[in-house]
Amino acid sequence: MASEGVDPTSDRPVFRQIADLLRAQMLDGSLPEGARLPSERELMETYGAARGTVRQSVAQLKAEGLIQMEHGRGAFVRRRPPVRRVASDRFARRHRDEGKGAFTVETEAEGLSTGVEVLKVGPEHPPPDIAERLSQPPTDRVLVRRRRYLADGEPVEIATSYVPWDLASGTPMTRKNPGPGGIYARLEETGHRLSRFAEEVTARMPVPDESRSLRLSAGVPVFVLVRTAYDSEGRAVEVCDTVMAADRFVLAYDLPAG
Amino acid sequence: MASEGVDPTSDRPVFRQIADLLRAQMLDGSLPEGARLPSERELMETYGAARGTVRQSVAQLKAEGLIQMEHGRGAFVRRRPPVRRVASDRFARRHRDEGKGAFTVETEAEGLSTGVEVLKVGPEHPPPDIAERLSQPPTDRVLVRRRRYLADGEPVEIATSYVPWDLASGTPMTRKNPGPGGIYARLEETGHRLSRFAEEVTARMPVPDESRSLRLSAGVPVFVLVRTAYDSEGRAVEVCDTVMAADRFVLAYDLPAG
DNA sequence: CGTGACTGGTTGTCTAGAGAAGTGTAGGAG
DNA sequence: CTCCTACACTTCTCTAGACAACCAGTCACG
Repeated sequence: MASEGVDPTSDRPVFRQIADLLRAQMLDGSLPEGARLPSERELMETYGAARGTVRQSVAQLKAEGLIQMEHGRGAFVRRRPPVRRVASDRFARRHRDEGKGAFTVETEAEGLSTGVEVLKVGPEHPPPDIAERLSQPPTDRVLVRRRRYLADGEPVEIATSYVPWDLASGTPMTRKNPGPGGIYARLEETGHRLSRFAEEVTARMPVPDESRSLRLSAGVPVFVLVRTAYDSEGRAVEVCDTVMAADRFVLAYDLPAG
Repeated sequence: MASEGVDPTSDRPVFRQIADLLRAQMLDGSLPEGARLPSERELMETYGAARGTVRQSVAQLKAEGLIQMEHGRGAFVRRRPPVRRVASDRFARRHRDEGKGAFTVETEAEGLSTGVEVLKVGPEHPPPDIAERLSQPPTDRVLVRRRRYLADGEPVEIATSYVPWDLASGTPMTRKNPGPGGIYARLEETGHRLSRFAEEVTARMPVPDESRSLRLSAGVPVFVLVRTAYDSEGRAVEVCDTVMAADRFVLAYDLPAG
């Protein structure tokens, strides 16, 4: 009577069966976005399982990013946050000419308030992979600019820029606020006209550090974008490493068919 | 004596402290890639915790994608599979002219054997988001081509193509093997010269179905690429939805600075 | 020599229970 | 009325133990 739809003798473990049933309810709409799941006590009674078992079920759904748990309140079907579309033309020169950085352009296009926290600005020795992208030995220093961007007060990405020290030293890039148009505008002013960007996209689960800093809920991966900027002479003049909450972004690219 | 580095009175839960210690050992090299973690019994003795607690610790690391568990053998630091680089020029016409599809081009460039399983080819009603991208009502049918690609015998991506039925019907596209150069070559033969592709990238945790089909280990997210192909008259002639194991790919894009 | 049974070690599943900690509400004190 | 306490409810953490399933190596028997 109690075990409604679960078969303890089945090959499939009970906790998976319960998770399957709950997942199905989310898909068919009987558990819509934002709805509270039955409490652990209720699940125990419904399916005739011990508390540890039903907890394993909801932990499974949590790891899949389907639900969010709130201590003392319950487990809720996760709401999809509004997705921010990141277009591949976000570094177009026309935006810089208006005195705006790429992030500000994207965010304001959606009518959101923007914020930037500068976490660190200063010389450092670059990680080996960055040094390689800049075609310089890792013993040469770079200017590191690490910052966290906010949209509507919520942290959405953490970006770290690396600029060869010989290009950065003595310029406004070494200041907290590099001035209108960001460091790309400063690089162009010093004669390095930007010609193209190479962007590499990967995705993985966040380390606890990133999870905290981006206020990620469980089961949400991060995008890692590593973008290298080249000037018109083919020299790599900047590498930017960006970690973004993957549930908040769609990356859009335009590819020629040529 | 037993509890080596864990403080039961601390604010931070014991299982997190144990996970932190193990994670640190992976970073500092004392637990290199492929190494076996201490068994649950050993962890219980080392840290003076119950089995449920140490299991929670390793479950945490599993969800972060750091370890892999093997029933009856132990838990192992996950090896990073070789990453396959996916360049943005993979749809260049010169490849099609050589009679090769995009996947074959990428894969053979790395000296791997390729394989394709065609899971389904036939007319269907498209999902609403696909219909919108094709600028057609969802009541109009499309040709659906669903297939799974293998590299070196391992499944690496699942791709589903949608082509408006009026473009596909009566052509080799409706056959299992659409011929040299794939369906893009067939589309161009029927007068739809491809001009550009719009690619949208998202990332999320896999549903159990995808997890099985791509043989994903726990804690590995998937990329979802939705690519729309436009002909020279600006009509969307195909949408391709690709799900890829995120630990096996780097997506590379080239952006002009103009 | 080979094969199959045994055995010790591993993770997987499930149970039962305890106390802690966060949340929200109802009701009483002021 | 406002504030504050008590209570019921939730999830979180941890414990102790049982049996199942799986793996690899050992050893005896045919």
